[in-house]
Parts: sequence; structure tokens; C-alpha cells
Amino acid sequence: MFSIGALSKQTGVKVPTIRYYEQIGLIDPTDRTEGNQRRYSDEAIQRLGFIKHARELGFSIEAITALIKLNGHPDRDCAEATRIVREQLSDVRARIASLVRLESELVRISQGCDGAGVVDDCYVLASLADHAHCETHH
Amino acid sequence: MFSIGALSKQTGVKVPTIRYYEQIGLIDPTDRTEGNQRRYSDEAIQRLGFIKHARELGFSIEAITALIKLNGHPDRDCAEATRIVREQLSDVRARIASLVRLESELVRISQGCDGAGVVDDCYVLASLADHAHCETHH
DNA sequence: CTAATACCTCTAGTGACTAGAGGTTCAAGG
DNA sequence: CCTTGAACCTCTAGTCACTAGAGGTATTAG
Repeated sequence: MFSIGALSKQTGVKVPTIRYYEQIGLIDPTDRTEGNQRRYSDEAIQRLGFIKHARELGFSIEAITALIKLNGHPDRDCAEATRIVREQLSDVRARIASLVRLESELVRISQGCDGAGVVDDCYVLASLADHAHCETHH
Repeated sequence: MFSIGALSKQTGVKVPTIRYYEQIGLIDPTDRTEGNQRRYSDEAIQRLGFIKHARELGFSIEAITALIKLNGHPDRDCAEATRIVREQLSDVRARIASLVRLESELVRISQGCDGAGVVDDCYVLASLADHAHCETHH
């Protein structure tokens, strides 16, 4: 049994974040000392590790809650888990596509000005002011 | 002179968003009718178009505020504008790189399970639980 | 036994809006 | 000129996933 600070060090999840996860019901309330301090077992490291990893992969808390519920019913089929992951994947791909379009616009805009002129005829500001300069949709 | 609703239609920026922009000082308070309703001129379309476009390009309100201040001093050099755009560009590139790493992990995870088994031996959930399965950093 | 450190709860703040309540003004049709 | 309904007004609170800080208590090392 160890403290919330130790759990934080073990998992890399900050102390206030752990308390926050407990508050919103993402992790179960744990045992306390007589002085009301949280004490965790190794199980908590697993659970928090799962959450941390999923967050790093961009899953929302809502999606993680769903995944954890699945984990709690090992007899249920895992089509739902796969569905959640695929949804997340297509979301990530959409975000990449959108950012790539933005990147090309920004390259074009930043190449238009060497930073040496004055604002009045700065291509950067002109480009930002006028969407018509753009080559892609965003 | 036209209403906030007309400005919204012209620019595609929602009415509450326009009021919000005024509230945070991103656009100047405008003239009002006797009955206290906002009335805009064409100038507002330009300004709001600039803001909208910059937001679509992923600039923060803070960065846009800085760009607008530059626009208000046309005699100053535009190195600052260029710097802001380049910073935004490298930010976008970092986000793309991060998302691409996530994408490959998600592909790997989702390919590991056909969704037909039971949760207990579902590779998707196992992968999410264990960062060690991953091939890249995130 | 003391002092430093870590812990506790609670509230409020972040960014960039969005939603809703409750009330007022405008513009078009009769 | 009057009515009606849409559009407007302000203000507060909610979103997401935390983060910061105040003010107080528990634990632990020396």
C-alpha cells in the first residue's frame, strides 16, 4: 500500500489528476488511512496506466470510461472495444488531414514575406486577411 | 449599417461568438441603435474575416490579438508577423508528427483484433493496457 | 518531539466558445 | 398605427480535461 504521491511517481500521472479521475468516477475511491489519506495497491498502477496510455493515444475520458466498463465484463465480446478504437483512428486521421492542409497554407503564407518590409505591404498579413489567397479548404 | 445577425451571415461567424469577441476585446465595441442593438459597417466584415481565417488556420486568440495590433500600426516592420506565422507553422508540424505516431499505434492495435472474440483475450484492450506493446513514443 | 513534506478538500481558472433564461427592440404585414 | 414574431440584449453557467491556489491536517525522518 502506497500514497497518492508514490502512485503518481509510478505512473507519471500528476497527483491532482489522480484525484480528479477519482472525482469523476474514472477510478474507484480507494482505501484511506485513519488520517484520511488515500492508500493504493498495485492494481491501481495497472488501471491508471491503462488510462494514461489511452489518453496519450488521444481517447476522450468518455471513450476510456466505456473501455473500462468493457474490461470489467470479460465475458462480453470485444466488438465494442474494436469499434471505439476504429472510431478514434478515423478521428485522428481526419485531424491529420486537416492539419496537413493548414501546414501547406502556412508554408505558402510564411514564404511570401521575408520579414524585412513594413506591415502595410506584408504578404503575411494580407494572406491572413483574405481567404481567397488560399489554395485549399479549411 | 447592419445588424449582428447580418454580420454573422456575411462572415459565417456565429452571433454569440461575435459578442464574445467583443467582450474579450478582440473586436472593438461598435455603434448601437437607440434601442441598444449593435450596428456594423463593412469594416467589421474585414476584421471579422481576418479573425475567422486566422482561427481556421489554428491561430490562438492571443496570436490573433498580436497580429491585429500589428495591423493597426502599418509603419512597423512585419518581422513580428512573420515570426508568429512561423511559430504557428512549427506548432502545426509538431502536432502532425504526434498524430502520425498515434495513427500507427492505433492501426496496429485495431488490426490485432477482429472484434469476434471475448474481452478477456482481446488484443485491443491488452494493447491499451500496456504501453510496452507500442512501437513509437507518445 | 519537531519540522518539513506530503497530504486533504474546496473553489476558481484555463481556451474558445455554446446554451439557456428572461427580457427588449425591430421590421413587416394588416 | 398597431400587432406579432423574429431578432436582439445581458447575464450566468456549462463544455473538456485538467491546473492552481488557499487554508488546513497527516505523516515521517531525524
